[in-house]
Amino acid sequence: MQKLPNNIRFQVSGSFYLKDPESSELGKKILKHGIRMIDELGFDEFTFRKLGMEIGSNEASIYRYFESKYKFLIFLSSWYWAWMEYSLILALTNVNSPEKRLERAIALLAHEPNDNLDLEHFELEKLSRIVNSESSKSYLTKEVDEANNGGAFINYKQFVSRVSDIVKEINSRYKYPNMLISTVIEGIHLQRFFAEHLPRLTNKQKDNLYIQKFFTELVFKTIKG
Amino acid sequence: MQKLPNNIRFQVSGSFYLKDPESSELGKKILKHGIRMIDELGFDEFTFRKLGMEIGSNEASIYRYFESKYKFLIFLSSWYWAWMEYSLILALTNVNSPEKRLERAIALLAHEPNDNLDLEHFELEKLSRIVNSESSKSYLTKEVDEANNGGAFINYKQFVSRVSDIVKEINSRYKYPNMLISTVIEGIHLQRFFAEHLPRLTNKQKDNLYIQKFFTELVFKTIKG
DNA sequence: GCAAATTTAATAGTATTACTATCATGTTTG
DNA sequence: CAAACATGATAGTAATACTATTAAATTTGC
Repeated sequence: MQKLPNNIRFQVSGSFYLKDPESSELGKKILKHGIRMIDELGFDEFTFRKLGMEIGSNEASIYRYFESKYKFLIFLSSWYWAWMEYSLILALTNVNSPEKRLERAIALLAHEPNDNLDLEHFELEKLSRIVNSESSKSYLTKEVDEANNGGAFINYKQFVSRVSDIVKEINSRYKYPNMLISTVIEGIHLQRFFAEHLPRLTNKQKDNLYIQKFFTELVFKTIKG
Repeated sequence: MQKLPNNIRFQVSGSFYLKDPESSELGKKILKHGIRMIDELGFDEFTFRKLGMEIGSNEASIYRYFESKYKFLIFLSSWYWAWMEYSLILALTNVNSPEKRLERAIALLAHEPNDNLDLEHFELEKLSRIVNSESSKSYLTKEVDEANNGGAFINYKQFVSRVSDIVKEINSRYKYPNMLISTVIEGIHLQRFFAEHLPRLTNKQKDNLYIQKFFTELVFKTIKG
């Protein structure tokens, strides 16, 4: 297990909590078990009441940390994208060729993280599954605009923008870098989901890097002159 | 207004209704006003009770047509994809070159239908907005597999498969036709949504065909040798 | 043209959800 | 050691996603 340098804290956008959950034991339990339970039950079946029961606390106490379960989900995805941005920066350090950088960025997105990093209450593997399959619920509501104004998608946008910049470096005349990258990110999530549940919509290969290969090829062919 | 030949009925997969809503006045009202209300309120805020009030009927009566509001949504999306398949067949009639066929298929997907077709209780413009922004809720639940076994996605899969076949015609060695097309379909929906709510994730152009152009270019570059 | 069958409406009820409010107890801290 | 704060326990509200029951209206089959 690698340890994170413990002075690192992500700049998570907005304030989607009432009280910083990392500031107390109860808060940390909410994060850890909340992530696990959303992963197991799905977001719809997940409730603060059930979470309270599981951590030997109660509903009302959890509401002191998060105003609603939607804000909890937004908080988790923002944290995830802040983490991904950090990982991206690490993955690209000392890589000079923009092609290689773009390749690595796509690889980072396409890989499910394995939990060999000690992040305590944030279990990355589960969290990434949640963001994969549940987080579009945080923007597919009529309240997107409100959430967006509150900063819900800043970390996500920052990530997209960072990768789009690499695209521009490779081909400054390409007109749709943001669209390409947001399509790739959501496409990766969707293809993973399809692979598991609706395989006829995919072209699964033995080689389990096929999603990464598919999108890498797509991106490079698309942006080449 | 064009009239549909009135002997046409789509083969809608599965049986996501208890009683055929096209067989009665009440059923037709449920379809028409249900579509409108989901479009206006969003699926989460939409309830059978509200629908009942609006059409001067009541909750219990609606439950005789649809077991739940999720099945109602699945029914609507299946109908939509059956309709899209029909439209696709029309759009491709007498077009011989596979390149032109693929181009037209993408154009069909990228265009919001204008309601100049007399489909009575199915208002296409609203329905397409629903499928665009709400229908992933029909697969982003833990019950996907069950829904899938019940045939929920047959019409969608058929559509994907039809378009993938064109890709194969153009380049039979291309390994990921289904992935490419399912990525494009969901990508179009997402980019439309982003254009409206999170424009920084897109590259909106004055020209309002930019989504179509972006995906057309992406597809053709990707599948070319 | 009328009885039987079916469809709908009206009402009520259940379990659960997503919260809010209140109050008492325990813990931290200045 | 008191004041401030965090938690727990309990209760309550309005709404949701249904189900059950009964009665009225409409359709249909003969």
